[in-house]
Amino acid sequence: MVMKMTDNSKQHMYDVKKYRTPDGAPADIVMFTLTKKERKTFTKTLPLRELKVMLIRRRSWPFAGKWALPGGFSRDTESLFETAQRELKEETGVDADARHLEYLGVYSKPGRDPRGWIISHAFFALVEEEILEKRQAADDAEEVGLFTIEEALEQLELGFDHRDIIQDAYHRIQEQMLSTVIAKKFLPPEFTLSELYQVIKAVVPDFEEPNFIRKITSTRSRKGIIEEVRDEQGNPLSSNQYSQRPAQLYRFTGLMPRLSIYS
Amino acid sequence: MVMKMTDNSKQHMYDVKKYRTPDGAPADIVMFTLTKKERKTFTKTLPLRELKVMLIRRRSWPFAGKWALPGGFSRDTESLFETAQRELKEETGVDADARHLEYLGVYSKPGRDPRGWIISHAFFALVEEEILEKRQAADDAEEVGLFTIEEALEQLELGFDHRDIIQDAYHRIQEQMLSTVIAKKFLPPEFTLSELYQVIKAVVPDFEEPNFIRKITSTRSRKGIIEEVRDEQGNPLSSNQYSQRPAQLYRFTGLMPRLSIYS
DNA sequence: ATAATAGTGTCTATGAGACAATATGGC
DNA sequence: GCCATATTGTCTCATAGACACTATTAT
Repeated sequence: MVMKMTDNSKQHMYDVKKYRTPDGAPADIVMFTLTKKERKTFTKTLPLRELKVMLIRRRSWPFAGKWALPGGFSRDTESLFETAQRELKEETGVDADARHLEYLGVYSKPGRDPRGWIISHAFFALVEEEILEKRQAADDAEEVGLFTIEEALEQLELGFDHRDIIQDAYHRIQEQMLSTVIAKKFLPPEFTLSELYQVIKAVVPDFEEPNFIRKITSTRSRKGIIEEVRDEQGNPLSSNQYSQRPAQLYRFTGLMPRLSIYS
Repeated sequence: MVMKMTDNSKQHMYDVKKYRTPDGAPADIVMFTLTKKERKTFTKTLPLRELKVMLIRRRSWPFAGKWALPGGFSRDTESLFETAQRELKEETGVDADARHLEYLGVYSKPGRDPRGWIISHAFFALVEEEILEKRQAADDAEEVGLFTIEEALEQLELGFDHRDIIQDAYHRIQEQMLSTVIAKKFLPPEFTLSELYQVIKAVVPDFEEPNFIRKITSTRSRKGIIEEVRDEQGNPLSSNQYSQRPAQLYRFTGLMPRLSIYS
């Protein structure tokens, strides 16, 4: 089939609507947070930390009444990452730059969305607990919930293929927790090693490292990723916020070791 | 706001074409291969191995005459992974299941494709050299090229944002080479440790491990990923295909160590 | 014998892993 | 003085890293 040209530009030969095209490309965001809950004990203790995911109860077709990930459609003036940033800002009121937002993958199984041929792009984000609480309180138009991963995966009725997405996001955040320094995003700039250990365990429950302090402070190959915090005189700084005996404060250095199964 | 329903199905309220929708969602595939080239020496030697990427010279608008990744548009009856599998099969003539095909990411910067709002999904695949050679010889309709990464990134004029995609794919394959057992896909089922080392170095040139044999065979924590090949009597099998002195053959066990920066 | 690669011996310094012991500071 | 958590001591065995040395076999 040859088309007649009405001008010199070859691009007019290209018919963009010859085949069916997708009905939309949304970004859906798995927003993780680490909740802190005080424990009542005789003396100071670390708060309990739990990994939670934020969901919104859908009010309209499809999947009305079911829980689903926050998200929205991409526009032709933005990349999908920008869509996700915009959504994240709309959901939390805070600029996305400040926190971790990472692409997770594409979800495109035919029939996954009853509205049509909709190819969804999943992201995951790490958000401070307080922001989600504020969001939860402020917005009475939408029902917002914070659930543990277990609740979300096993007890809730979720719309679309969002159960798959949450599952994948959970695996990814676990991988990332152990192979990168995203733990940083769950901690204040200066933290104790117990806090770091607790954050890791909250995300990866089966992480066990009895000699954690030893390894991270005295192993040459790993030593580089965190460093002791010191004051101007070079004295080590410590905190007794969560314990009687003050604990040394550390910060991340920015260094990232390269892992390898062969060395 | 409550709307009157004309039938029981709420879905007729939803207008799928209210906003502009994407003009297509193609899958583009970065097909890597490891070429083997005999070296002429006095005695047997390992062939030289080089990582190459397959590109196709475009014949039509846009970017006619420029090199680009093979790919094609997704249909509404398939997931994007299936699109990639189909494309890979069309390009190589071989079923995708046999080899490594992995999602890389989404490329959606506005203006990346002059044909319209086209959101591309990049995959990377590992393909045997012979298949690409066959393809190169058979298809006189299309000009097919195998280039080193350096050539592709620094010398070639590439269409779309395919330079970015190739760059990202290169980083990803390097990561994967060191943190997973994809080396397996570049090797026969049974191989010598020199071959394995050479494959790793071909993909990650700055990988240096002088005591490679030592570490991989006698370190308890790593020992599990490969095992010696033995015959029925339990005698170790070796090969002198590439050397005078026969070398022990190994195979991957299927075991995958979990890497962590904290332990 | 030689070339070219495979694999071992050996030595030292460092790290892992397990526990016991000690330190700190609010109560 | 007690408690809960932080931190160090100590001991053994495994591993890293360097480098010299020996092994194998087609030519």
